[in-house]
Amino acid sequence: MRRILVTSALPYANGHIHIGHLVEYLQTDIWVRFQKLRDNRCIYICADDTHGTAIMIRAREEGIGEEELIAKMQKAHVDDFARFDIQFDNYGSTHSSENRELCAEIWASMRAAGLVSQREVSQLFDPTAGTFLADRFVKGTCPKCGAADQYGDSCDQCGAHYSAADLIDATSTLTGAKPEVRTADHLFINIEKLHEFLDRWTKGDEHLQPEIANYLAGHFLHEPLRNWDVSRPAPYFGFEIPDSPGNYWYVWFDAPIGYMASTRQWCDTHGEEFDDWWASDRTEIHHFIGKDITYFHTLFWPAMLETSRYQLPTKIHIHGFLTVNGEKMSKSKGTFVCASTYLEHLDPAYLRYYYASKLTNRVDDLDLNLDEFVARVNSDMVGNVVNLASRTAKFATATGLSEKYPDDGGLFDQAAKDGQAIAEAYESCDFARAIRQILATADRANQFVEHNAPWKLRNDPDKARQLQDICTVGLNLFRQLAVYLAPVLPRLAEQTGELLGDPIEHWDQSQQPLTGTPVGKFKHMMKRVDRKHLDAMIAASTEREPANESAEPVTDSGQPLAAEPLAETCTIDDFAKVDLRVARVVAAEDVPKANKLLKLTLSLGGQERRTVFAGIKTAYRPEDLIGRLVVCVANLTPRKMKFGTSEGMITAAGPGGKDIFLLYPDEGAKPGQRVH
RNA sequence: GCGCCCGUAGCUCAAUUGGUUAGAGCGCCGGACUCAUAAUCCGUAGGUUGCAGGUUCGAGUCCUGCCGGGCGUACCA
Repeated sequence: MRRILVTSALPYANGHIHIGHLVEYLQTDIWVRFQKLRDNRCIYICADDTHGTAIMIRAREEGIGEEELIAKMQKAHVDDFARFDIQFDNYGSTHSSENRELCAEIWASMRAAGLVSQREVSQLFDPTAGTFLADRFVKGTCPKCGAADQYGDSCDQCGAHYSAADLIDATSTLTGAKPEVRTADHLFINIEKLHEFLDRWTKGDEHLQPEIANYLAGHFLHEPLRNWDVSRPAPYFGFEIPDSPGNYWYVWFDAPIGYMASTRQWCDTHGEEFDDWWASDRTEIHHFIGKDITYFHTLFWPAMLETSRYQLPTKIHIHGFLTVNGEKMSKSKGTFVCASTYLEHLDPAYLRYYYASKLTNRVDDLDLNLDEFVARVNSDMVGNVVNLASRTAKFATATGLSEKYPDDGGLFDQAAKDGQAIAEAYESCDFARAIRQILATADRANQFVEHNAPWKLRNDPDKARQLQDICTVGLNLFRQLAVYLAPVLPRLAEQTGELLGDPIEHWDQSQQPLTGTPVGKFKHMMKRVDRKHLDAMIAASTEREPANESAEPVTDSGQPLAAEPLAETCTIDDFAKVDLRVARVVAAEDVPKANKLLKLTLSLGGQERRTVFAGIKTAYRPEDLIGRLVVCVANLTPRKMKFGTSEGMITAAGPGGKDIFLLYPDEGAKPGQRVH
């Protein structure tokens, strides 16, 4: 029996879990469930990553303490994960006493190894926020090519690298303040001293996928490694460094140690020895991460572990990013979908299955194609797999399974044998391959049922025995599928266990057929995906503010309504008398002698034109209106005014003066269309 | 710019690591069937493996150069 410790990257406490995060947590959860099903001793450890400037700033924005913020977010994370059936053995926090102690211990090792040095660093400082600014919090004009709106490290227009202090007209993205250069002492780890070790470790024993080892060799390890800046001056939300008052560990120092801290919590509550898990070569340690945080886990982290004499990772499994319909997730396109939004519309099993069917052990990005999502879930999972139970179970409810497993032409044995290859695919994280093989088994099972036509046998009482045998085969083949799919679809495995009165708990249950047991009444195991629900989810994600915006309730003032109370109710017929139309402003001119009026010419499409005098001069300039669509009252009795006849009104809100807000139709409306 | 990775049927992916005529699923089209959640079964069509060279008895696979895409580039957690 292997002893295996597994982690996923720690989600940052600055935002909610979204479908991109879920690639990793589902991948890890499936792998862990597979190991447990194989009767290995396996624990899944994770935690919230809680430190850093971003948390500090966000807490300030929300007007709450950091600890309150991270507690709130942790609760949300834990809840989202649970609802996706992601089962951690422990979910901790980097802001814990265990983590503080382990950080101190590892830090002391690095000091003792002579790896720590101190150097003065000059950095931009935001005087309004009172904090130093990481490069991503500074924007300005590129000193090389003059492109505006560039971050403090490099220019995405010309590719130039520079120091944030060289940016022209730099501003802080936190407060908009003009940053000033200040200096502070920082602590560095001389990681170059471990260069030889890292060369060896990254290349050896398949700790890394080959493309990652190549990448590190070509990108970092081909030249001396730079010192790693691991401290931040106050104010910083994190742990103060014991032997360097006023300085805090950079969040990437304490985050991976959080893996250990969370394990220690688990050990303390389960009577386990911490060193059995982190200091024993009998334990495998597997980290699952995204490719964006590769060097933290493949260079700094092994360096920290090596120096402090802890066990090095057995393997770091690195996955790519999620794209949706071939593009980056986008808030405006509604493809930036929060876990909680997904759950309002769709069954988590769909996503578990879909990701599994596409995940390999490569670093490639994974695309969530919505059409394909529907097709795969409906035809593979429901039509092919679940349907197998649906079409055989009810013929066997009365009789139960045959006492002796019938001759099935070798189908069960074949599928049992295939279990080996399927297990190897799971083990190597090539879930796509595992799923392909499972589906091939399901195809053979459906062919068998089709060929033996139990629906014909049931009409002939003489063939009851034969019918029972056919269903015994069909249900056993289905049960094998449920075992093989259990890591991906735990609920389906549960339902199958209930149907056949034999809970699915071990991989080996796929190797022996079940006979002579009762068959329960078949209940629907999984619904087909309705495309409408997917579309609704995308629509909900589009309307919503981005996930990491504050989730506080809207607090609009009641003053405008109080200033102008609601009018008497009117009937729909009353309302219909007013003919509101979309119109385009084709001309707009100032009326020199008027204080409030602009003269507008509106087009209602075709040759239809209206001249309207609108009292919006104090809020709008004529040139800004030309070409825009507005909503006008088109059947208003024309009215003579001092400067001419007005043939309608345009609609606007607001008390007047500068506060006038014209109504615009949404994109796509055409002049002349009626507003209902 | 530099580095890593990718490019195979309309879509998503295979191809035993250089070895017969490049295979599946979905989709399309045609047929069968009716137990099942419009499901399942049988069949047809669909390819100059991004382009151009090279190595080899043999190249989707190895090498070189282009073209296109993704990501990273150390302060994004």
